[in-house]
Amino acid sequence: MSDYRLTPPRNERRDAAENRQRIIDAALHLFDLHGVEQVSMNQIATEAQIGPGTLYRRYRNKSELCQDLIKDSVDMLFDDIYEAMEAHKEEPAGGRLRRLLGFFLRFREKKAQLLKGIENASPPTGKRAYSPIYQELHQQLVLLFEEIHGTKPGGVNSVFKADMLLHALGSEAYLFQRQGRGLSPETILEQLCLTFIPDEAAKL
Amino acid sequence: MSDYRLTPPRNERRDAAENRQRIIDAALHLFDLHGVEQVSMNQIATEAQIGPGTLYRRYRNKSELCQDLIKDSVDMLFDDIYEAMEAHKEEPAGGRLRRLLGFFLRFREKKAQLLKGIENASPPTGKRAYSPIYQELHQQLVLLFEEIHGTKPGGVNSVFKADMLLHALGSEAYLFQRQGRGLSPETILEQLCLTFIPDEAAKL
DNA sequence: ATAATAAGCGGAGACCTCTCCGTTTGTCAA
DNA sequence: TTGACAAACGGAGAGGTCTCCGCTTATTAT
Repeated sequence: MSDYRLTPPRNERRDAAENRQRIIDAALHLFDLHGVEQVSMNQIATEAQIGPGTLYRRYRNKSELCQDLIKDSVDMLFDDIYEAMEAHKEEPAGGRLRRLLGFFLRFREKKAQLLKGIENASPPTGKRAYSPIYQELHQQLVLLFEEIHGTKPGGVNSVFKADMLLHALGSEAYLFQRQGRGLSPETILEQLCLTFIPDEAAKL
Repeated sequence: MSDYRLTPPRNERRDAAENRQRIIDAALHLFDLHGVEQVSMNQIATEAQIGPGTLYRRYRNKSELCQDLIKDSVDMLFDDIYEAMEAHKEEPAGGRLRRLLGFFLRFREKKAQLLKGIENASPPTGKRAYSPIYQELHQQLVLLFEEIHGTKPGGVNSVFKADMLLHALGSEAYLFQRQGRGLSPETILEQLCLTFIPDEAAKL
């Protein structure tokens, strides 16, 4: 499961490259017009003037397509994050974690639709591996939690805690807080910190 | 959204009642045979010898059907939980929370497939209200968290924290820990407690 | 230039969820 | 008993995801 080889093979046939561009253009256009959620793979294929088979050959599902569309923004996000982590490396881990979350939540607000599109995998999704974005985020979270909690055997497992926090950052949980509970991004950030960063580590 | 009026109207027409039973029998049979995930609404309708329209008239989707199938077990679960909460009412809230989670995780292991069926709502699911089980669980969690944290304005919001924990108990998050991370139910329980119960409140 | 070949194409079709609506059928009151 | 009538039925069909497979085409070696 999950090749996630989203880098198009170096030597792409000319017609294939052209179709890839058509797909991307069509998707961006329709997403912009009707919203990611409302647009089906069929519609994209039609708009791109290719057969459904061709579309599915390149992107196994809508999730992969969304991933491709958001890739560059994700790279920029992590550039920002790494830069901020470096710039505040003297700060306690709790503070840096808060910064990281701040960056991500801002990103999540801007890219809400595509992120949701990425996470809506259709039923045959079994063990649900993380998509690259969440993988990379997970890595950083683990690092920070290890700094906060150490690696003592009896304590919280940093990987576990990172998993929990990551779930809280996913579309389903986040949008429920935003829409169902009516919380602002700032409130959510605050509550996430209170929930996942121990009191002692939250001090500036 | 979400009537969740799962109680069949008191005066049910005879043919309707009969069909309801056929549906339930068919579903139980097919679920047992092939697994919840693998069985489609169509197959259930066919097995029950009714039209698709009739099936969908009673259950708006597979999730509702699963809810109906699990209803009695859920009632028993909460009987157990309330009894245990009552029996240990002198114990600190952290301990009672641990007990509650223990009950739920045991239940979740036994009913894994139906629970997953309940949560797999198809795309047109917007604000994703909790199903009754999770609503009731949420209530209890809020109560316990309020006991643990108080209701001071600057602190963690108990509703928020209950939401986070509830997400961690959902199929997606839980099954990922079980299968993706290979954790045992016991380990998960332990980690959940370490993650969501502050150190001071975890003392016996 | 040409032939061989693998990659890419695209549509038919399997199967799904869910809706609409004309027809049938219990139920209840007269 | 018999209508009246709302409730329930069931199937056609819209629209979705995704696969399969015979045909086309770009590429690359000769």
